[in-house]
Amino acid sequence: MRIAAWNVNSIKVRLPHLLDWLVTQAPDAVCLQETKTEDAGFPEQALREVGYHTLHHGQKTYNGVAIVSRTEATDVQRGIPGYADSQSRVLAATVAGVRLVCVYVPNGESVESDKFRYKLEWLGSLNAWLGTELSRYPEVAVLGDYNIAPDARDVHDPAQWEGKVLCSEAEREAFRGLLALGLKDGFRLFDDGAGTYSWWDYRMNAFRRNLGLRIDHILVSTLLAQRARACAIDRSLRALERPSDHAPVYMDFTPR
DNA sequence: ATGGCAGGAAGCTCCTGA
Repeated sequence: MRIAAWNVNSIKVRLPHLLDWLVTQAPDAVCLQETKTEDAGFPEQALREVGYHTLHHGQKTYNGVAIVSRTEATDVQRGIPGYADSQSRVLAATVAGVRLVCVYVPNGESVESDKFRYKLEWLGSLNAWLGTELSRYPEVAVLGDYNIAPDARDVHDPAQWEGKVLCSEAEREAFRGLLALGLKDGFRLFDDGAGTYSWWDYRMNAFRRNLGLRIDHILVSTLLAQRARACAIDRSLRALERPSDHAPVYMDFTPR
């Protein structure tokens, strides 16, 4: 089984890349972030034609999350229960016995901003809800754009980024709070090195110079971690024409 | 201190992203 998370930065623009990737990589499920469209504009038909079911929780212009899966998803949840949020950032569903929680964590803008306070409050609500999800489902994967680089290994220039949004201590503490629920950082199950990133700024030739951050993650419950076989980031999509600024992170599991 | 790149919506520019 293969699952993946990818911030597409507009599903309309990135649809050709997504379709190619689905055909060549044949993942069982992909969680998308920043679809930037209302549900009516989501390319459900094109995805069906390559063999995938879709779930979408979208909105106009900003945010928007989707789950694209080989088999039909069940027990669908849009948003964090009990947390009133006008922004479409969470979509959860069960696919092939695994509880998938697709997340698009707020960016935060800067540590002094109201958006940063919203980010931390949002992460607190996510943490509380994931506690109940983990008690309900043995195999859980929380995957998406976390907008947090967990530690210095995940940052091309830790000194330059120190204390800044995406790298601040408050955000990293919130990330460790998710791990404290019993979730494991899938990538770190297989690689403890520095310099592997999932996002590169469009500007300053950042991708070619590998000036990136690892901010897209797949967190897995203890039981699901026992089946984990690999976790990697597919940089090839970032090198295409008109790329998303994020690359997909994917994870493979042995069958039950 | 600022812009640099990209997408969307709208409009000949601005907001947001990370």
